[in-house]
Amino acid sequence: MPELAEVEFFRKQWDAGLGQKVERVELHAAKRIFRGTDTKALKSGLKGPRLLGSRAHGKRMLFRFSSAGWLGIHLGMSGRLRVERPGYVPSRHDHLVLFQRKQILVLSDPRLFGRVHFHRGKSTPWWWNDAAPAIASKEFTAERVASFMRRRSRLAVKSALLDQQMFPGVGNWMADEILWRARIDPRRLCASLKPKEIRTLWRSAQLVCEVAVGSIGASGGDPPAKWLFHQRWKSKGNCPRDGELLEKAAIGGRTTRWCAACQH
DNA sequence: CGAGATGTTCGGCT
DNA sequence: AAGCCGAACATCTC
Repeated sequence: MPELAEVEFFRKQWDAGLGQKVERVELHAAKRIFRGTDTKALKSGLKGPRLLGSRAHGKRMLFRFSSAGWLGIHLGMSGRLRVERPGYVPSRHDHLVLFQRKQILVLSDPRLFGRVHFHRGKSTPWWWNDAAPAIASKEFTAERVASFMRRRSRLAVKSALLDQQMFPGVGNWMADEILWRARIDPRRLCASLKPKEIRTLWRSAQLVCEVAVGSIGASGGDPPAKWLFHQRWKSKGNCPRDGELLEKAAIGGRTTRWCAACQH
């Protein structure tokens, strides 16, 4: 599930534990999500400290703990964060569980494509600091997008939108949503985009992110009814704009939906 | 039972 | 040689 807006939603789930101590940590150390991570340090570093705050950037989250502990989480394809009541017994896919007195913070991830990092130190860790400018930020300019498109000239624009170094937080459904809104055919090569189209794409990216975070990110609800989002999962979805049957194809290995009638 | 799923990474090819 | 493609990862659901 997790793209920008869903990540924001999941991050807030753990707000329930803000300011409170972690009394016990349970984790499945051998699981893939902990690859490259010192799970012993994670376990001992989080037991005792309080959860002080969190941030999200693109698809990454960073949770800050007292005693200089930093927990980084990427939800991959099927990761989720949630809160359980005291007494909850973790199940098979609950790979990281932080027990607090009033509630239990749970990270579950059946497919294990997610990733967990742990770091101790005064400042934010290296794996957090290399993030590209957020789409919602002033630094995300049309000019940046234009030069990126020039560099990726022979790449399909759909694939370009999935590049986290340029569009942090954009995933498969958001990329399709952005292209649909900008009326651009996802198969077009980046080099073929005219300056005006790049500008439209840039504005669509900003709008889709803003509205998605305001709906899904804020409450876990749905984006506006007229969005492609509601049609793209159906086998026979229709374009919300003109009612035409949507196209479906794999572009860059990812299922892509678009309207041949209004995206050129 | 096979196919596909909202992500990233790696190895190989051009 | 940078950049692109497809496969692999692990599990569940349709």
